[in-house]
Amino acid sequence: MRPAIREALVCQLAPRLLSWFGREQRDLPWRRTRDPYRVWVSEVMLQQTQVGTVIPYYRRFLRAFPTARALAAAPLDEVLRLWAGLGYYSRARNLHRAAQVIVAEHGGRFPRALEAIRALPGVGEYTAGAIASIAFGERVPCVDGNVLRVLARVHCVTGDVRTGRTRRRLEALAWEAVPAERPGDYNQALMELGSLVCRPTDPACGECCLSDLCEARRRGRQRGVRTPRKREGTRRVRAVAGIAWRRGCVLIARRPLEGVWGGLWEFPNCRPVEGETDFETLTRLFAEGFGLIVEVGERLVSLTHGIMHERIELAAYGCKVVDGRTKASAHVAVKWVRPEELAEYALPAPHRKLVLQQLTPSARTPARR
DNA sequence: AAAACGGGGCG
DNA sequence: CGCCCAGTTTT
Repeated sequence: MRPAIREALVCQLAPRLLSWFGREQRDLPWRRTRDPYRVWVSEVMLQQTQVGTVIPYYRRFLRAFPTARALAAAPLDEVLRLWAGLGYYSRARNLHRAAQVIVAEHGGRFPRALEAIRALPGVGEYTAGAIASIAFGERVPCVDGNVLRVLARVHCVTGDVRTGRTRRRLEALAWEAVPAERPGDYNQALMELGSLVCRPTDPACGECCLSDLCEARRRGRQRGVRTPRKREGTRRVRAVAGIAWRRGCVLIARRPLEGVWGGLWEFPNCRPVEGETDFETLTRLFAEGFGLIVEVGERLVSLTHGIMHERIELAAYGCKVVDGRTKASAHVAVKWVRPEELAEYALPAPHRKLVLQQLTPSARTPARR
């Protein structure tokens, strides 16, 4: 494309997008505020998580922690509890740490400078741009997957958007196009268009406010901008969990802060060793990991949970404790709690499913043998 | 059941 | 810069 033509195109983007956004934007809780703290919380929650899932979490989180100071003062356990089920728990840990940085280094006021925002734990280039433009009206872009796709199509950039050259080119185009007026609305419009209209597959060009400007569409190359990543297939793995009962309480254990599901609570579980029965696995797990002799009862439920390249098939069994003193080894804490208290603990999604299916009042208590 | 998706952190 | 993390959604 000739520079003059590209410049004309770039100038058209903002008015088109702003007008479309004014008509079509969804009414979302975080669009009713410019409080940088709230914008930040919403942006972090929205990383890798859908709008519909985020809304109730956002409301609860802000009710519990209305300011950065409140968040900084809360125990991490409480923060994780309100995050439980959203996944990607390092986001919650970073949010908590960053709130403490805001209190310690910025007097509790959210920093305004892009560099200072960018320096907060868990805030990368994208999130910093989103906060700076939406909350502070700075003329900076925020480049997420949606934005990359829309810009790649509009300018018909067909290279792999994840490689350095193409990525830098698209970022340069993103910088150029941000308007001085309402940069935050413009950025949100671009992302909203990417998620609602200029979708990865089957883009709805017929209802796109940019379709007559879109170079990919002009050339019939809308699909050409996608460059799927090669990835090895997911493998299936089994895991067994034991819901151990003692005097009306069940045993949960807290994982170390580092690693997968850091700081979260879970039912004792592990992957069976080759050739071992579930019965043997659980007997060994409780003896070695928790100092308990248990009688393994009936299988309660099995469910699947995907993480990384693995599809975990989790089978849960009820267990009755017959002897032993509870201790932790791989965990940082263990606790016996009444089933109705489980809601007060941060459990990862698959263990929450176990609670819902087995331990809520409507579910039966496990048979004992 | 498999594949696609994607911000941030880190080496 | 490129890989890894920890999931959900789409096909």
